[in-house]
Amino acid sequence: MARLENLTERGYETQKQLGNALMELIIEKGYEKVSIKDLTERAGIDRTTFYLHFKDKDDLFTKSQIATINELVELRRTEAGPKPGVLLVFRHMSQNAKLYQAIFRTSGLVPGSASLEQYIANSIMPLLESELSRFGVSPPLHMPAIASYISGALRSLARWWLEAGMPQSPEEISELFIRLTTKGLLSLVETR
Amino acid sequence: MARLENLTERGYETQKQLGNALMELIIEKGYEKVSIKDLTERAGIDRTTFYLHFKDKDDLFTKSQIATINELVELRRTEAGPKPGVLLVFRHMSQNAKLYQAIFRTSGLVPGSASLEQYIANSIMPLLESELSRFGVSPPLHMPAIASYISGALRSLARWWLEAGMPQSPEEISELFIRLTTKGLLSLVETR
DNA sequence: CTTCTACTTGACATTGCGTTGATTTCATGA
DNA sequence: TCATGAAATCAACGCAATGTCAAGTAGAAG
Repeated sequence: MARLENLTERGYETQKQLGNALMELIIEKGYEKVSIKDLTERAGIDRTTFYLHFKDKDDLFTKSQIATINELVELRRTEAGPKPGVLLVFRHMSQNAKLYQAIFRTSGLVPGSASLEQYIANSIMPLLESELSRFGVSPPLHMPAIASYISGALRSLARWWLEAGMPQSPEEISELFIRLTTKGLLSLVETR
Repeated sequence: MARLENLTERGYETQKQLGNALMELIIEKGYEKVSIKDLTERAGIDRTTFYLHFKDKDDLFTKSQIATINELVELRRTEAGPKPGVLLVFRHMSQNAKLYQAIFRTSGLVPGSASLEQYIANSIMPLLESELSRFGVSPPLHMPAIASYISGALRSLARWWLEAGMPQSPEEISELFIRLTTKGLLSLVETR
């Protein structure tokens, strides 16, 4: 988890431990079954200390997601170039597998939080438009429908990939994704 | 909600009311924020009565999902034919919008429950194989990855469609889905 | 009218939540 | 090295939701 605020090293450490504990427990028993008590016991930290840092469970989870998004945004800003954006996303996922798994398992669960899901969906629309303009075409109708389709597909493919233990490289899986998205299923069967 | 057990008309009625109340409240405030008290007050039923019918909130939700799946399975069994399976799914969603919305918002939230998500994902694999064999091709590599991709796309598109108030007909939206899935994005821009 | 099922009422122990005030640990820089 | 302030602990509190139970009531079917 990326740094959330300006804190001493000690304070930062406990926040990190709480974040890690939450992700582990989400994977083990599901978001809503995780109590603050579970969380702080796992992290080896007093329950009251939790409330010094976070308002509640949602708060911790939301902030963890935001920290992750910021990391990803930064990555895409600095490593911009000919590489497709999707590849960077899969790379980042492979490096933060536990966290992304926890996020995927909870889906749009935490209400009103700026979720990673949301971020991906929002990122796809302009990205889609710019890609399409390279083909000299204006965006098709049903744009939001298509953006939903694609972001859902990405989320689900990524989730499968992580939970299966990443049997393909980030390059291979993003290549598969791009292919399915642009040319569809038929492109796969034709080439065999 | 379809009938769950053999009950008198009266008993069935309260189960239906509890199911409806849960779906409404999920949409309003999110699954985990719904208390049994909320639920029974909304349904106009005493809190203890809830426990006569269901073990807990997860139990009610799971049984509602199973009932829905059974309905859908039955629909596909009886209305089999030249119609694509996806169209039947979208039709059923349009007729049970509130319930499907509630399900989509909770995603894989309720652990260990036979979820609709799971059902869709599982249904897609054999369906995919049979469709592909009509083209005379054997299933491609990465089959589970592709099944994840497609079921995630379907889920996300359907969710968007329901929450946007179903601006397209079931026919149109399933046509869009099939097109994106088989031929990809490029097929859309080429034809304009 | 009786009988069975479904529902209500009121009460209870238990658990987790979120907060408070007093105290202790710990790093650090004067 | 020791004083200072930030971070963590400890004990205790009221509150709300959970799940359960025993006793009593309403309603439908024979």
